[in-house]
Amino acid sequence: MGASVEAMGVSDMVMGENEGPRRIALTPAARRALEAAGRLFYERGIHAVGVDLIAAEAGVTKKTLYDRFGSKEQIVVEYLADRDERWRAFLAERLDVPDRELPARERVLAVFDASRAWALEHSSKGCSMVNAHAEISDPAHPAYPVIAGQKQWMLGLFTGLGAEIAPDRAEHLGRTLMLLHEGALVAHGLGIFDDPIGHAREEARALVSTGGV
Amino acid sequence: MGASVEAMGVSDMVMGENEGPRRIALTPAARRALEAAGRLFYERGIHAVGVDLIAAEAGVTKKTLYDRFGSKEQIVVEYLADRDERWRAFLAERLDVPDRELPARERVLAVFDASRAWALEHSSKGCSMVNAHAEISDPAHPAYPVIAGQKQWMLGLFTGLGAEIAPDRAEHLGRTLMLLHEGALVAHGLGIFDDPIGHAREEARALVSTGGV
DNA sequence: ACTCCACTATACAGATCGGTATACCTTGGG
DNA sequence: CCCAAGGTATACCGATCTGTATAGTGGAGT
Repeated sequence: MGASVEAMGVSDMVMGENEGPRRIALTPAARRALEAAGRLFYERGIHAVGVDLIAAEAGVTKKTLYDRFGSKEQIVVEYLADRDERWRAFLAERLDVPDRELPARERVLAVFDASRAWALEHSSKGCSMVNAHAEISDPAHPAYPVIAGQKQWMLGLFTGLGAEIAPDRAEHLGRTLMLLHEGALVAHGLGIFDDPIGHAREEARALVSTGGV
Repeated sequence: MGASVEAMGVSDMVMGENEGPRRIALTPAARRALEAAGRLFYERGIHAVGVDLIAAEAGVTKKTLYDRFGSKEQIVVEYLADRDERWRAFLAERLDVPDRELPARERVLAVFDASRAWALEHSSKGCSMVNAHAEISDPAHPAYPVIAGQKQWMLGLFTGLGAEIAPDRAEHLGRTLMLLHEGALVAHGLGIFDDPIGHAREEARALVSTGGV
């Protein structure tokens, strides 16, 4: 594992990954509801947001909400799966540059650059997966695989890049990059200091230029 | 800042820091309530736990809860302040070794060792401050300074240690250690891979042995 | 003896929670 | 022409939410 990722573009990995949940047809009203739910869940927390509020903000009746999604739990799942999907697409745009294969070292930096850009416009309160995990206690919750899957995917991404940089230490390097990245997201969300993702990027640069030793 | 921390023992810094909230006299019933609230808040999330449940778990009436704490909001504040206090004491025991001044490099490692030990017995779901932050949207919430204060204190600790190791790069080194540490706590909470805090410790060791360059 | 104080027990208020039911409107494709 | 699908509007359900009110108990200090 990890090595299998090696030569793939990110967009290849986006496909076929979400075998789990997310089968709901997004009618216009459902799309509006999901947009509102996503915004509210992320900014106020999942338990703090009721379905009445989601319906009101989306300009949709509760009936429609339940016709489309069936339950609040499912709205949560769709929210996380949708956000994950958007993030992966956002990242793919910046990693799979057309007509030019970026070397692995630059792709590592590109991940951090993408995170910084994403954080600035979509993610001022930190990682939605981490935040959702804080509110979900039951491991049997259908959102669990989405959360765990996202983190495993990111770890696989870093490990795959690590394999191109220092094959004998791919796993070690991948994990270190993962820690720096997660730490930077948290630090950004809590405003611990200025531009933590940029700081992590520079540490990552030092790591990959020495081969992760 | 950062340099002022230099020669202090951690226990010195614990004192006089919490000027903010936390003035409540902990009667026996209040102590039981706080213990139950802490356990429930951490494991299930703040909004998912009602005051009735706290009262029931503590073997205390709701009347007593409100006589002691005044509001659920205040229980949350006490929960976080109490946990922060316990963590700092836990850390101080491992940093301020009697009859022997640990060199800064070893104290950095001791922080990660303490975090690993703490995580194993008290913190399987990640950092309570990060998790609480995920549920609190309003920056005017009285728990905000507790959360921000804890992170700033940890950053100050790392920066102070960094100043002893590489005075000209104290801030940079402190921030890098902070990112590794936060990342490790998140990774531990989400179970991304095995023993992330141990991994972060080894990365920290490499960092402080090269002087953080 | 008297009085605080911490506490129990119970009931209730008003709001909001997730979720359901009924009835009606509109639109596009067989 | 019809009818299914997506939608609105509104009312309702039981449960739970934070918070309050009333009444009473037992012990420690003066």
